[in-house]
Amino acid sequence: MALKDLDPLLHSQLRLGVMSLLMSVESAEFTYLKEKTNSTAGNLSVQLDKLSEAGYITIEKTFKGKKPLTTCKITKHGLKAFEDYVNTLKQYIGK
Amino acid sequence: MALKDLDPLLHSQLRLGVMSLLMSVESAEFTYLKEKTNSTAGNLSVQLDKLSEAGYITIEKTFKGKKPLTTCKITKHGLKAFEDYVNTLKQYIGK
DNA sequence: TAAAATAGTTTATAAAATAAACCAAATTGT
DNA sequence: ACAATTTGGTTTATTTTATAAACTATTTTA
Repeated sequence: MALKDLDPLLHSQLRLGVMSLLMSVESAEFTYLKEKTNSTAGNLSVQLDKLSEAGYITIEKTFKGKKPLTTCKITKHGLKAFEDYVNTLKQYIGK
Repeated sequence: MALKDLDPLLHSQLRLGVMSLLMSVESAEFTYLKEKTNSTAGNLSVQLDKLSEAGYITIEKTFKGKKPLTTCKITKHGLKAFEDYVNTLKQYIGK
């Protein structure tokens, strides 16, 4: 039996990191995700859009005073995808 | 504390698959790896070279009769890298 | 003996990640 | 007061990576 494919949307360090962080919080701000993932704003922006387009997260853009505030949450679909990814990954890393 | 970086050489479905397979056998033939990873010969050839250049595996090219026979083994260094990768990954996937 | 299969390698292309350049508003320094 | 820097991003360009396509050499099969 051959190895199963890993969801390519999740098999990316930055996107996986974002999803991982969103798993354990109600919601997270752009700046928080940027710090925790050690990413550049540009890269993070692009990857968040991809996760959003896949329906794995929702992105809400508001303002804190007059500064933009971007808030992200994982969706039910995203949660399922994350869990499936982790299960598939176990085939690769054992246990 | 930010998320740690994942070894980019291992964070690739095909290369991770190869390493995973090599973890559990003494050695493996090109054709076996090709089947188990569901990859094309071209892609596999390229990725094996990368693993070899990093010192994660050794590649021995001999002949079975007059057909080429490529045999791969994981190295000590590769084993260590794999284990480190798995440990880092736990930061991402929990547990 | 021509056609197809095996076991690959090399090279070209597509897709992805990353970085660089940019924008608008707010804050800091002089 | 006003230039310079910082904050919070987006958009676009570049680099890197993965994948696919084309090719080579030998061998087997029809």
